[in-house]
This record gives sequence, C-alpha cells and structure tokens, in this order.
Amino acid sequence: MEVAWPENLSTIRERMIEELMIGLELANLLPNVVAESDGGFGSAKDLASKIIKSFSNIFTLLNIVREGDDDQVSVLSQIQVEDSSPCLVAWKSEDYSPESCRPPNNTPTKKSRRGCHQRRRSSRTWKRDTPILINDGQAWRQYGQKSILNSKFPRYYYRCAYKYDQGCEATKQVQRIQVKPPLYRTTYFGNHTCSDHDLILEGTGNSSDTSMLISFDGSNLTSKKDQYPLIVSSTKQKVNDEIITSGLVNHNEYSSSSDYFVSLNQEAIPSSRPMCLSTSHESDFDDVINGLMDYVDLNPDVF
DNA sequence: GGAATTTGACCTGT
DNA sequence: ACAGGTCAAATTCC
Repeated sequence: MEVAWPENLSTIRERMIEELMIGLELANLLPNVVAESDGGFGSAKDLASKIIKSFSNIFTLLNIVREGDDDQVSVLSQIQVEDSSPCLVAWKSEDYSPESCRPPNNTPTKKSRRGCHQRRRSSRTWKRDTPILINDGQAWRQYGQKSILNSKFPRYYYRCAYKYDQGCEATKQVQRIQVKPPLYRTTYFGNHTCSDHDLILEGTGNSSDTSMLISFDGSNLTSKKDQYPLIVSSTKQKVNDEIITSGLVNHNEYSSSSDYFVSLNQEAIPSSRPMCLSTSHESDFDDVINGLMDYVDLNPDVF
C-alpha cells in the first residue's frame, strides 16, 4: 500500500533526500580519504563528522514529522510522551532539537545491597513506541531481563554504559508489545549525565575491504560494542538487534536477526530484506537514491 | 583474558 | 503473595 506524503511534508522530504544524498556522497569519499590519510585519520575524522551531522539532520527532520495537530502527519512511529516531557515542551516552543529530548535530570536511588532498591515510581519517564528498534545514540548495557505477566515477550533492562565510570543513572526498558505489525516500547528513566564521546574512525586495514566503522568513542569505552550510535558499514561487525544504525532499518518482522549496513562493500550487503544502501564504486549512485525513495514510499510506516 | 550478556536470586512496592 | 526491578555469578563472545 502506497501512502502519499502530505503536501506540507514535501519540503521536509526534500531536505531529507538532500541530506541523505550529501551523507552518502561523503561516505563514498571515505575510502579514498582514509587511503590518503597516511594512517592518520584527521581528515577522515572531519569527513565522518560531516556525514554524521548530515544523518543527524535527517533524524531531526524525521522526529519533527510527527503525529498530531497542526496538519502534521506521522511518518515516524507513534511517539508517546508525557505532556511535561522536555521533548514535547521543546517541540511546542519551537525549540526542538535532539538535545531537547533528553530526559529530565533525576536519578534513581542508590542501592547498598543486591536487589535492595526503591522502585522508580516517581521518576519521570517517557515512552516511545516504534515498529523497529532504534539506536538512540547512547551506550547501554543490558543488566536484566524479565518475563512480564500477561505479556508474550520479555522486558529487557538497560543502564547507561557509563554508570560506574561517570555515575550516569539513565536507564531504559525495552519490550516488544506487538507481533504484527511489530511494535517495541522503549521506556526511558532518568537523565544521561555522562559526557559525550569523541568521534573516532576505525578501519580494517585491509585494502580490499572498503567498509568503515564510524563510531563514537571514548577512551573509556571497553569494546567495539560500545561504539555506536552511527555505524557506516562493518562487514564483520555484529550489530545488536536493538540497534538501528544510520537510521536504516531491518524491517523483517519475522526474523530476529538484524543487520544494518550502509555498505561501501558489495559483499557486505546481506541478502535478506533489510534495506541497504550500496555505495560501491560499481554501483550507480542514482540507483541508491532511487532505491531509498522506493523504500520510503513502500514503507512509510517505518518512518 | 576481558568485556558483554544471560539468568537466577534477592529485594521492594502494591 | 506476587510482580517488577536490580544485582551479580555464570556463561558466552570476541
């Protein structure tokens, strides 16, 4: 079923396309830049920063296209927020930005013994229902999983990866709430107080492998699994089911496996349904964009 | 071997 | 008493 975009979204759509094209063009330059960088990733870093900024702009545009009044129509999933959520407040004040959607600064109580804790009844929370599992750009560590009464699916508990390093108390819960169409509910608790992480680039060092991993690092990161939010292809990188990288989605509702690539390497493209953007040197760039637009048209619910 | 994930135990709130 | 949230030992992964 094809769903036409409302006219008042055409501008935003055009901006998204423009940003995607810029991002993809820049990504296409990465292999050469890295090859010429003589081991130092300085220029590649700049390039990657631009790519990330471009994709971030897309996500911002996607976020502001939301369900509601003022002839806005949802092309994102249903986003449920409390009236007092900073995201909604920012939106209403036309001061929207991804930063403004950060949770309020309150923290759960500390525990002194195993399992000894207070529930976060009074903690401000907000929920996001999405047909896919999204990468929100934060580093999370799963610390629990529970079967929930009257729910077919377990609930997964995540805390900030920097809880112990930086005392960040942000947590979230993820639970699948619907099979078909797939729907996941993510509930956020508390605010991230950890600092941002510098961008790094990581190459395979193999000249035949043009894929690159773009990641946020930190020197205090402990493994590659910490290194998201944005991964632009990694032929060997195992991507957690939860993570949607680069905003590209695996929408195979019958499969639990998920691979998300913006590939610079033809071999890296999985054969299953997930949308992939190939920017291999042999491919026609226009085909990539056309493929993207087809995907958007055929899967409006994804956005 | 170190880090991440899994899973049973423990604790709190209702 | 029970459901939900967290801890931490065990297990798995890289």
